[in-house]
Amino acid sequence: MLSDRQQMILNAIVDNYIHSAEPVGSRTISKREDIGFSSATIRNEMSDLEELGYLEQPHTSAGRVPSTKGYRFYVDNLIQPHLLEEAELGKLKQLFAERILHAEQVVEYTAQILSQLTNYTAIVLGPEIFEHRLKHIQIVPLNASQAVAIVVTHTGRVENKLIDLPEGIGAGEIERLVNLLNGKLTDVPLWQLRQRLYQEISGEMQRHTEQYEEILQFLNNSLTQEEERVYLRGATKILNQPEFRDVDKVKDILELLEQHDQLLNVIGMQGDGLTVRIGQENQLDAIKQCSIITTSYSLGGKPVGMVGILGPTRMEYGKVITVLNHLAEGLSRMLTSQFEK
Amino acid sequence: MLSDRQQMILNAIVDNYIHSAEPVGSRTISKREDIGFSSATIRNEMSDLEELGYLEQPHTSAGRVPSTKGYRFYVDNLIQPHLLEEAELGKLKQLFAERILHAEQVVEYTAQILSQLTNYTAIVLGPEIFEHRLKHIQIVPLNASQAVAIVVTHTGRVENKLIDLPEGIGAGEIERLVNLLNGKLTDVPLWQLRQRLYQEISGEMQRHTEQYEEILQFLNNSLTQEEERVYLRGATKILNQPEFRDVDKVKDILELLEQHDQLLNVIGMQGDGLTVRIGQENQLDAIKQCSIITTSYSLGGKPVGMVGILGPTRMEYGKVITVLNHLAEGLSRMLTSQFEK
DNA sequence: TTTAGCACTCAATAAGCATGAGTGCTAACA
DNA sequence: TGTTAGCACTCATGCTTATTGAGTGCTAAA
Repeated sequence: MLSDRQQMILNAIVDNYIHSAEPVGSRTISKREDIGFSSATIRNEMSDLEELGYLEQPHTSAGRVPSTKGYRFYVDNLIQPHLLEEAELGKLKQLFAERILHAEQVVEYTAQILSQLTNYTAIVLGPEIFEHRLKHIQIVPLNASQAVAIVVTHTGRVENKLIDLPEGIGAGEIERLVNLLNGKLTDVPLWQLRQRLYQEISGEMQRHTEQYEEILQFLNNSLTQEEERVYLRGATKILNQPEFRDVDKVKDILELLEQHDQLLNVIGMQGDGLTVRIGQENQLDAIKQCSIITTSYSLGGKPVGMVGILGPTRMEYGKVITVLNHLAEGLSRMLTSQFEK
Repeated sequence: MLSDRQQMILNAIVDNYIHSAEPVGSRTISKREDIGFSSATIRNEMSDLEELGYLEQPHTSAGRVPSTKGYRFYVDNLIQPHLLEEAELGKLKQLFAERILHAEQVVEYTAQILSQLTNYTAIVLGPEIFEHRLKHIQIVPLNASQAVAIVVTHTGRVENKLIDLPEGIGAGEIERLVNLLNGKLTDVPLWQLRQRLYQEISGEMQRHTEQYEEILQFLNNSLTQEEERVYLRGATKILNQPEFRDVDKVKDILELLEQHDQLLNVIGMQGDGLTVRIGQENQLDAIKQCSIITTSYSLGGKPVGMVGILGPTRMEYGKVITVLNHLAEGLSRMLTSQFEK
């Protein structure tokens, strides 16, 4: 629907605006090497593009700024593949060269690198591994009344909780219970656990039901409720953006980012592949001036987490998308090789 | 050295400025009920106080603002005991009524409450419990080449790390090693661990030295190197302060707060009791416009961690000090009752 | 010693004006 | 018919100037 020339001009405007943060005028565009038209011609085209909703004018005598629709067209049709520099590629390689790290830790570093490479805020989620299987249960008494219950999954995740011991329970009894649980529940996949717990073990536990209720509940919780872990890095990068030099504009954003439980809503597990949400397209009011780009990473082909970038609508979409793809791919490869062998 | 009247006036000025954030003039002070002098008299006194370095004037025709020295005098001599409201006390009580929480978790909630009650940024450190004793070691193999090593201390702290297994090692061998370690090292206090590790066990390990080196190193690390945990809450509260409505002013502060490893320098384990560092007294440039109030909490009389508040120099010192004292006391009581029985 | 009175200072606000980047439109040109 | 030169017009920005008012310092009288 847009002529080639219109696309070319739109592309030039978005490009320019992304780097200058200033409304761009017709003369600026006509001076570009790849454009062979006078400013007057550009003006006409710009006028048309504005009428079509791809551009906006802050005020009559200012240049044009891309609208949400304009960015959307740019992202969907005009974006050109971005090549990373040597140094950038190096950092990525280095990250995935690390062995001997929990999946969680790799993900944490990923957030760090992501923010460093893009200069935007990185939000990384996961990994939420659905096929968690129980590997080991341990209860370590600390004193007469307290103990730590520990659960290890086959992915190497460790959860622990302080629990109150029933009065007068002996080390032997605890050991018996632990052995029982380990014997019956090892390698049981998560989704069967609740069922198994009550089915197979309730008999043996008839005597103690009341006492061990809490332990069982923890077991159930720590394996059932996937505690999603969100890593946030570079939240303050937004302060470098000229359009956010006003405290009131950033306050809502930073407050949102500060609430970790809200972050899930921000990068929300939407599509599995690459998703770009631009400005007004975002649900949350606080970030209607921002764009969010996310993609998922996977384990054995199954998406288990997300990496995302939050920046101004005037974002370097091309670069961010490239970096995200690299990272998601690297993460997936790493996770898969770690757990699927 | 300051006359009673001077102190009274200084007190009134600081009080007023803390609540208004505007330079305070002589008339404002003379109108206060507790002051029975005309504005002219106040002016003379203010002039003297400025000469003595307790007050500053943003410009000739503005009111006065307390200097760092002025705040210092206020904090050291003039501050009046602050009474907390019912609702505030309730929140504190509720926090410490929780049982069945790791020390770490209580500390985390403490940061939350602290920030909520004061409307400033809360930084909480610790608890760094020096008398860590080893309670249990566990190695859970995940597959042929990887395992999770878990260490539980007598305080209920759980550390874990993914480790590579030497090729061809069997479950039996691992179990033997774990039993050996548990047998020899349980209840060994931290500070003896390194020594014992090499002294008592090196013999048994002669055969495997190379293979188990990594495991031992982790053991050593996770118990020796006290990983200090810092909890930060309400970092964005600073954005509510009128003197920080400028992005450039807050940027350095927020960036500092974002680096968790820097936070130690911010609230740094200085004195054990209540410490107030006002404006220029701070080492870090980024927070020379801020004040930091910290106090320590203890376990059995021995300081093990810190609670702190970061806010503008124009801070409600009285209230913050009261809240901090309450929290430190509550934390200490809780920790002590939890571990010293 | 205190205070009323007054001249003085200076940030903040508003108003007026020039500047210039940018537009839209029209008419001429290829 | 598409392109462009030219020109009038708009409007944010920045500068200058005047006005206001909160606040001071100083002096002289109580």
